[in-house]
Amino acid sequence: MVRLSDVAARAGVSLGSASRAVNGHPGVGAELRERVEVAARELGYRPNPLAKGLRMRRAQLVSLVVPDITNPFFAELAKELELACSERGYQLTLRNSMESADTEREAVLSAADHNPRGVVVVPTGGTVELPDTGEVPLVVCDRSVAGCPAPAVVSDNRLGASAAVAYLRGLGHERIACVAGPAGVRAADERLAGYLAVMGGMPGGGQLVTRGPFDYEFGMVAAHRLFDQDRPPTAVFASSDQQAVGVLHACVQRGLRVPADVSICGFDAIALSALTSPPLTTVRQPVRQIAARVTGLLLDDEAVSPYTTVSLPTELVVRESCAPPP
Amino acid sequence: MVRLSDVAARAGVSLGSASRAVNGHPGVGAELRERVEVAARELGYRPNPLAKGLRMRRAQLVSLVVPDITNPFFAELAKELELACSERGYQLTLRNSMESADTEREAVLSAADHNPRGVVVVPTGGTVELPDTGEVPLVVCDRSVAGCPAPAVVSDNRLGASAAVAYLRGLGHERIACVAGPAGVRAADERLAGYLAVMGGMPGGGQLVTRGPFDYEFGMVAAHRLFDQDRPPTAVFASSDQQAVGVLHACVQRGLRVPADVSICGFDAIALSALTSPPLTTVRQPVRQIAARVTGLLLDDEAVSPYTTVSLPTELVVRESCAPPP
DNA sequence: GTGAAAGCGCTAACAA
DNA sequence: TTGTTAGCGCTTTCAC
Repeated sequence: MVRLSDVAARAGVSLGSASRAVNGHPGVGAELRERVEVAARELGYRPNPLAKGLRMRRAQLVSLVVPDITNPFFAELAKELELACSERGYQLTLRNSMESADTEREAVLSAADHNPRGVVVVPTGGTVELPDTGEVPLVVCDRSVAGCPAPAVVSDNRLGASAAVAYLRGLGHERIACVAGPAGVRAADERLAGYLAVMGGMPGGGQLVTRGPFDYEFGMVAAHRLFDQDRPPTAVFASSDQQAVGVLHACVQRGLRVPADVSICGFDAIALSALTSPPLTTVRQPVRQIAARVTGLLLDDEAVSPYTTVSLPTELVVRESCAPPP
Repeated sequence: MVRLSDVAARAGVSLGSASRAVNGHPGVGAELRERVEVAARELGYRPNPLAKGLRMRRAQLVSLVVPDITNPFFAELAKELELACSERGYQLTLRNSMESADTEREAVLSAADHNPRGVVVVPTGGTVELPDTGEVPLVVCDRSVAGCPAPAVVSDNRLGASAAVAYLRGLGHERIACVAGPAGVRAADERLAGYLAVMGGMPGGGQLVTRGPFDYEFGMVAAHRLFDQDRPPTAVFASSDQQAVGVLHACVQRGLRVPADVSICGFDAIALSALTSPPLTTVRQPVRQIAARVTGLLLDDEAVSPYTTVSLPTELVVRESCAPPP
């Protein structure tokens, strides 16, 4: 292993000058800088991030805490975030909270111990408060937490949901059901609000709205419940693609054709949504922009006042799962 | 921030003793240990991993480099690995090589700069050699690399494939096609070998074997090619679940019923495989065991000689996508 | 513009 | 068993 002092010795300069040179500090003689750069290259010098981090009280790290990396949407987020970080020379650390607020707390805290440049957390449903990380900045992502001072970067869930439901109405649907996410999860509440805004309140006396987990299972259960009613819906807006896939399967089980008998719309635009038959109409979350915004906040020191929520626009992805009502 | 010296001062002992006490070293007086523990608790002491890592020349980190975390199988692997690491107080860092051997190289090297306890890499298809990481141990995972000294932990791909194909034969199928993975990727070669072993060589004069990427697209393309033949197969064994889903969709497009007309079997047992209609029969990779083995190698210093490949047993998951031939 | 020296928080060798 | 001390590799004052 070659240390900066080796580089300095070879270039015939002091350690301090070598440090200033390799880090591109201003006020370094051109000739000295050149000599140091050559020496560093010849020796194959690689800076030691641990030493640097210790000295600067800040590591070349960004930490991500998600409920479950196995969830395709979080995987997508992790990928974009990792990309944005490594472009700038930062490593991403990953932790799963497994939807447990306690695990999340512990994860955030131990991530902060490493003095990362920031910790990004996608809160669990049960998160009421994020721990104090002292000097380490916290950014909440995807789902915001009420009363949390950390800035949040999220999709415009409300508008996205409205756009989807408006599209369904434009197709001629009137009985549009909503398979909503769990109460308490901000993103779920907002998507439901977007749905309600377009429907003008609870349609069918609230019979058309069900709430539960964002997963496949619940989508299936909810769909069966919905279709068992006297006046079943002709379209279903689901708050996640996973739920939408569940709804789709429930339809297959009941012999309902999609989109001839029932239209289905999801949310997230995960890869899977294009691979179902028929492919799902869905609302794309601007994952790359979210990642860009987060790294902007953390690595470029973009100023944001506490309690700020940055809301990014979604995009309706129209595919074959929707058609006019029968 | 409270340093170990603060704890030492409060406990009225020297810094060295405090260090030994909090780290549970032998040869520390019970009373002293107690005093230090109390002081640490009262002060809310949290060790600084950066300082520790610098001094010990080894950080509390494990690095993972995968082709793409968005691939459900790698997400699963990352999750299990992260779980196993955090249980022992290690952080997991994540990097995507995007199936580029160059990016992978750079990723492994910069991961190694942080002096992690080890770097785990799932090689890209184009990887011919892994970079030298000096003191930092390397473990290859899921796909092994020929001629690479780093120990590998993989599934028994060959046996898994054989079991699946044997199951298909047991059902009565004779024309069983194979949608294989890309040549050069060890796991793909092995699964193909497993298929060939049961089929007793190339069936149909090799007309029933196609090779290509592990993805959905190729599964679809390959299936169409297969079914366009004079004597189409009655069953398809795909080397990945993503390919199998593609095959399934091709069948839907052609009006072939699964499993009445065609049986399909995948590989990996990703969550999606249970969510298709019909659900896919597939071969489960022992992801948790793989993760356990890897952490064993890295964190528990389990001895392995170079060029060793640890092969773990798979499990056939029988679901509705297979039935006797028409 | 450059060099010398201190010190980030910790562990481990050595002394007592 | 405990204390003292050096030093991990780096950045950053402070002199010059």
